[in-house]
Amino acid sequence: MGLPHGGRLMARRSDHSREEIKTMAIQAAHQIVEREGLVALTTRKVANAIGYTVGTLYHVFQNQDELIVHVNAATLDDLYKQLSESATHCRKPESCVLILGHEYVRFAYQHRNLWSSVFEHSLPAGDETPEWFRARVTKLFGLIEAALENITGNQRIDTQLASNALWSGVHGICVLGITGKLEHADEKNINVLVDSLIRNYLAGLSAPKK
Amino acid sequence: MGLPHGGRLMARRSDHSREEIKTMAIQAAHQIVEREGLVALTTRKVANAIGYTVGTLYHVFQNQDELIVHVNAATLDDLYKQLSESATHCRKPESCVLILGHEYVRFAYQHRNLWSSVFEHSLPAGDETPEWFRARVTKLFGLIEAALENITGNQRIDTQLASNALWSGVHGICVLGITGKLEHADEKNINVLVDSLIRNYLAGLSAPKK
DNA sequence: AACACAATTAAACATCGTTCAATATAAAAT
DNA sequence: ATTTTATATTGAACGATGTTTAATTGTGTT
Repeated sequence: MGLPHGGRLMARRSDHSREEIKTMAIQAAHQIVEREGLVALTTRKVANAIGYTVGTLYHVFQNQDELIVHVNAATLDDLYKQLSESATHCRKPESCVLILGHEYVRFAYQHRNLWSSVFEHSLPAGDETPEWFRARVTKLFGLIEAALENITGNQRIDTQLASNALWSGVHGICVLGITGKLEHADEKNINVLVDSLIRNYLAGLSAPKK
Repeated sequence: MGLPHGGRLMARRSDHSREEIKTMAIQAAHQIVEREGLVALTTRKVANAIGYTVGTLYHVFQNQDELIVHVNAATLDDLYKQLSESATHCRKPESCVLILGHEYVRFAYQHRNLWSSVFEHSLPAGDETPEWFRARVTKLFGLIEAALENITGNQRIDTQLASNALWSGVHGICVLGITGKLEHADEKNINVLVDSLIRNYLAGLSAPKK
């Protein structure tokens, strides 16, 4: 089966280290998901792309799920990079959060397959999401927290609670938008919804309580 | 050629009509998803549960996706029923929305597998979500719209926009909570987030614009 | 040069969604 | 009644999937 690649006879033992193979597999899987979506990701396709057979994949990963989690973690890294760079040129907290929101929508629509993969995939019952993955999520929420910390309300607010609520909300809009559960869900209209959510939520935070 | 049309049934085996088989299959699939999750749903399992073979399923449904969409539609019907009954004993708009939010969380946690199925599943690229399915989603958003219509702000608000934004937000909190992407995501903490989102968003809507 | 050990493969397994020729059976025609 | 017609249903097959495993192949060590 495993066709030789690049004129090589066979992949020999010391061609690549364990770590190299791991990296290659993740990158190959990343490309496949990006181009064809998570449903199109198969172990054989990944193995073929890096010039090995499935057995080698299972020698490096426990199973397909572990590979997917790594792909998704890489996507979260890309997302963090794009978001953190976007919010450097803003002054008012509201502007920062709005920029972050729009940039999040932009990423979701631009890398639809990769972004969807992060939330489509879930580990089999019993397996817990590894902490290094959740750390990435926390780091992302941290961006919002940072932007919210300078909010000038007339009372202290719990920034972690607020960033969780607000950002989950923005995420929810993207989810329903991209999966076609909302009507007229193009990027422009989605941004209108995100705007509404952020503006009013922040206004509510700053408003005097009843 | 004596082409029969009208009320004539042609059930060969006369055990069940086409429609009966359809209903039986949907109910069986519903049970499987409820108990074991969408990943555990197989055509053979469904066929076996209703005493037929897979071939018959494909004689009644175009493919597995079509069956799943029907299961999910039934779930949306259940959800609508639970939500619409819950919001009958409230006066102030905010109370109604809060009740709807909490009830939504309750349904998601109580029927985790069914609820997840609605959003995990997506049709293959090219297939569009049938309009009778989207109608169910619209109907659900209608519940929020109705509750928002009595909001007393100092300026008119676009209730459809607001209900889309707010409810997508509540949904997003549930998604991240149930899929374990948030820390300490038990039902109680999720409700705190939902509370924060709804209260502040509504406060923002009613607040005077700067 | 021979050995031991890890990496890698090829093949197999069970299961999946889906298709299709063959069969069974009810209704219509004779 | 008997034959004809049409279709509901089956059962087996197909290709693809994730995963496992016995057998090899290559490398480092003695």
